[in-house]
Amino acid sequence: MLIATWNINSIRARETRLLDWLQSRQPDVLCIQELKAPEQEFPFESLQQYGYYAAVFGQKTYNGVAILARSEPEDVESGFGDDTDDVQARFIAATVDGVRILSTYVPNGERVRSEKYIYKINWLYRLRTYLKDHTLLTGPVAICGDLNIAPEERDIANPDAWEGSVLFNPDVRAEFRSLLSMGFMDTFRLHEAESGYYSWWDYRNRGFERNDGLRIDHILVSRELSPQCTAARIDREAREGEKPSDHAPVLAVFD
DNA sequence: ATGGTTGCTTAGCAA
Repeated sequence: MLIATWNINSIRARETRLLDWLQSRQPDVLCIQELKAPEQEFPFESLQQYGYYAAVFGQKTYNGVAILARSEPEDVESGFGDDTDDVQARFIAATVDGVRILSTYVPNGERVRSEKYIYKINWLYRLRTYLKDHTLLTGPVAICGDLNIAPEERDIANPDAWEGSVLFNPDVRAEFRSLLSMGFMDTFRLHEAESGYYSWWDYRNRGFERNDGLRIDHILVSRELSPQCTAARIDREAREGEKPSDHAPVLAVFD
């Protein structure tokens, strides 16, 4: 089973790229983030022609998440359902082939101590609460998505420049570790210990050409799944060429 | 410290 996650930065701007990528990589599951479109504008028909079902939680202009799968997603849940009045579409869950799949778009946070940053930290707390309340600490579970956290120095080309930012600071590192302490494993680090592997490169400083990036997109899996993870990688190739997303897809293979 | 680029939406926000 091949599980992947990709912040595509607009489903409409990236539809052709997405379809081409699905055809070449043939994942069983692809979690996508930043649709930047409501569900009515989601290309269900073309995805169906490529052999994929879709569970979609859309939103006009911002955010938006989905789970694409070759088998039909079951028990779809959009949002945390935690009686906050949150309107941001950043979370969808579904069961595919017996695995509970979570497609998450963690808030960026803008800058530390900003209102958006407080929302980010609180959102991560709500995610952990969701995991506990939905008995996702046991069983096969995969937390996939743009977590907007670089876990360690080796996940950043220039860690000194990023220390203290919303993507890399003691608070968000602790948030990431608390997911690990709940039993989840970072699939990429099960197979690769070296630095130099990133999933996001800022458009603004032409970071990709210099491989000046951060590893902020992740596939975290539960204790039940992690022993079956036989490979993990980042598809840097998908960041190349004309009009790429600023993120690359992250993949994990399971027996 | 600021701004650089991209996408959505059409001047400004978000990343």
